[in-house]
Amino acid sequence: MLSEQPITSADKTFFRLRKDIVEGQIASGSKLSETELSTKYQVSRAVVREAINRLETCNLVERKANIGARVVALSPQGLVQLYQVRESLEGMAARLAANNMTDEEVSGLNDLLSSHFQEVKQGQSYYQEAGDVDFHYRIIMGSKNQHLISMLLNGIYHLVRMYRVQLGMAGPRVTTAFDEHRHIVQAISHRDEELAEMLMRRHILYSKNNIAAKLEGK
Amino acid sequence: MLSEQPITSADKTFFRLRKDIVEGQIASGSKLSETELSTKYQVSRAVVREAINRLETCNLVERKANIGARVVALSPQGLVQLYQVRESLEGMAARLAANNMTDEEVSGLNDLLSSHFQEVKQGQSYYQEAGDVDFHYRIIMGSKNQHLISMLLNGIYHLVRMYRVQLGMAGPRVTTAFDEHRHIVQAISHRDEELAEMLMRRHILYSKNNIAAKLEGK
DNA sequence: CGAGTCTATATTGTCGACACTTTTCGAAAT
DNA sequence: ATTTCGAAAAGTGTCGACAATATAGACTCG
Repeated sequence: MLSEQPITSADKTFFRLRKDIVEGQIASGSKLSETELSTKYQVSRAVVREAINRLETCNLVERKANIGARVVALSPQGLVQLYQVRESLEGMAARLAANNMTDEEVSGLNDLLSSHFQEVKQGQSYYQEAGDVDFHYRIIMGSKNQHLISMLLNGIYHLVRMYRVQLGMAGPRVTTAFDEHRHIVQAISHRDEELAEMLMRRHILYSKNNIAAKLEGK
Repeated sequence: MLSEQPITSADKTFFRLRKDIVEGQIASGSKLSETELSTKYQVSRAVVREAINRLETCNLVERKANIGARVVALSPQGLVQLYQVRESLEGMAARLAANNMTDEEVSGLNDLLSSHFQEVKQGQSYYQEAGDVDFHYRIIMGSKNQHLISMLLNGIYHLVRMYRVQLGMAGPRVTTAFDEHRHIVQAISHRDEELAEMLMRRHILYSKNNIAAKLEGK
């Protein structure tokens, strides 16, 4: 679906590393040793370096010259800042999507919603994460703004996932989130830009509060 | 001021390439040959590759596996999309800056404005570009949001400069832009978030219209 | 005993060579 | 003359080795 097909060895290494970081197999804040990773993954250091460069573009690691790369540290204030920009950008995406999505894309979004409804009704809440990502993904793509798409998908989305996964956000908030999704799609169907933006911003704000509450409770 | 001090050879190559691209010495749309650049700049291909990777992060070049990198092509619709996100992000930056800048930073901003006024009064409009960049830079930094700062400074600012430079935006619109700057600073001084955001968005919208007009006339 | 310095070690930065892919160009067949 | 195939050329991807820098530890001096 996201059509991220690995071609080169650096691609594969990048995807493996990204997965390990997002899912916490490589601890946040830990150092990424080029030599260590090259022996672990059986590739040259040049490949690992390329992969780390791309991880830096994703904001998943931070590199310093002559010192090395570290996985980003997760923090409450980092979460707040991340969701501040996410709210603004995805709100904008919803507004643009209300304008720029084709009728076919809108009806496809409605179909997606229906299938989610079936799954939720049958209690398959474990599908929620992938479905949620897909929902947001389609609206982001629907904005048809290349810079916005790049910033969200390359720049912050994997970091958002990292927060969600590592704070154990698997499954809750299914039903209310579903209703929020439904209203957003309605607004887009009616080509109501302002409402679509407002509902999306609110949706993401709720999501942030939900995560922040978990983060407090820890 | 921007404290971009080159450390490694890759840094220097990156800065040189970025300058050449932004200022048009390397034509937009042209191919970047690794071997060619490595002989031209007297560095190894690994260094050039690293530099090109960073240029890709800046959205100044596009890379494809096994094919190579090309300088981005400038287009009217690209400009529109770029300024759409810029308006949203810098509007947000102004809003956050109204909240998060210290009193010292605000007074520093006022000082900057005064010195611009002196220069404008003396007809030194050629300083406008650097001054404009500095003005926006301070407000972006004043947001204190690391993701927002990174997206604007690493993600789109050099591309904005590329459009401006290559379309010959050196100097016009000085006096009106100065007034717009002044009003934005007033709003920030009064800690009026909403007004600051609105004025900044409008300021950038005007700027876009100005550039688009030049682009039409060509 | 602590602070500072110097050496040894480990890690990152850079390089040139080789492997693989893409493109180019010419020859052959229709 | 046009199309197709294949070999040569050019370019990117990957590798291991060396150079430069940072870190850790021992040693000296106060």
